[in-house]
Amino acid sequence: MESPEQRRERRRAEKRQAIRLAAVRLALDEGLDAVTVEAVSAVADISPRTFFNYFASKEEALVMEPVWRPDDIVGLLGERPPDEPAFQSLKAVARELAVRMRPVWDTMQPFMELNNRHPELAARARAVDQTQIMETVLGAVRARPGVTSGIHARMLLITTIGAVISAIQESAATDEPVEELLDEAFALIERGL
Amino acid sequence: MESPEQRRERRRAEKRQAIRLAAVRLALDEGLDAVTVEAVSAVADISPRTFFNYFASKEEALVMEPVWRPDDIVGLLGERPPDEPAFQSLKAVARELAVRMRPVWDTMQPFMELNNRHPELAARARAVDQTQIMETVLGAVRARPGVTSGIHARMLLITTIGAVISAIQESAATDEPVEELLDEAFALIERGL
DNA sequence: TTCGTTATTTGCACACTCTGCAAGACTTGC
DNA sequence: GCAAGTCTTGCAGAGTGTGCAAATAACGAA
Repeated sequence: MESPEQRRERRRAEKRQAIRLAAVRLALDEGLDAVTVEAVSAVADISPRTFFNYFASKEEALVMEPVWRPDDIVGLLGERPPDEPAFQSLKAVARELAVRMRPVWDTMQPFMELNNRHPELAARARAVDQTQIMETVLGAVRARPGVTSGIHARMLLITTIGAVISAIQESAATDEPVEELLDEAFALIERGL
Repeated sequence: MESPEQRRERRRAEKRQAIRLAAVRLALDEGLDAVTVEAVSAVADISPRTFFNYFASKEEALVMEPVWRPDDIVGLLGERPPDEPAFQSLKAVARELAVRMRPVWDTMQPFMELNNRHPELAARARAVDQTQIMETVLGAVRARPGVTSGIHARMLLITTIGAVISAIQESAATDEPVEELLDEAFALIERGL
């Protein structure tokens, strides 16, 4: 069974997604300039005020819900064997993230398309995620065995994030499967690029 | 001698910098909430309308002028020997960027401080740069010898950018010199992290 | 079904960002 | 000191985002 809170939360998430889709469809059909809160609200059949009950900003509705949160990464990292070298752990975590992405890959399609047409959009959204990940996960990486310095931790993390992002983008550009590209990316790192 | 256009341009840059400093000082002294265009304009002794003749957005005044542009990087890359392996070229370019940063390092101080207090700020600004660099430079990297695939080019570039950013941030956190940290970062990459 | 509780939606007022336009002030070179 | 261009400014207007309180809708219990 579903508890009352769960149901409310699910409905909320559904509505959020519905508004998102309305916003993205509008952007793809009529151009980014046509995307005003008023217009999106009209399509989604809600009042403009309600829009802001679901999104803190207009842009937030134009990028996909992040598939993973900084806490997820810290969690996954914590589940790795304590004596595993940092690089191996991060590789495993990255692969797990890619796996989690698989079921939602299809729904990402319109967002990818929008992303291609307006690179500046997703840039901002991803950027915040990126710094948040940095801030949150850096400490956890530092604590891993084999991490010799601050710059080492930073490079490990930024390279891992880079691998994931590169794999996603390259996959969007060439239709190769993400997971293969991710493996390829890590292989390249291991042999010093 | 200075040509008329050069002088106008220099003055414009100076005024831009003056407004920037007013904005950052305000942010550091009174908090980010106190930074409205009106307030900044008052401190900088210009009209609010004039503010927008110098900056396209409020945030633009709160982050430092980018030290390098995508075109610079493409240019530097083009100056490398044609048969040099891609990784070596990028390393050299990164080092050159670090050198160029040296003279302005001091002026970056207040921005760094603001950056520490409000990570979300610089995130957005840097993000746009980052994607722009990606978009612009990726083709040039692909054309380098030894670049075997799209994902290879992407990883080379993102890792280089990552090295530069990591070095800057670590330097801000520990006061170690940027250039040494940058060398260390590249050394780490070369031995597969 | 009806009622009372609780969550959600909405309207309204307001502060703020940013743009186009046209008028005014200021610089320059001659 | 004038003519040409440049820079600054005010103003009007569209759009984003927030707090508050009233109206609506949803839900469980009697």
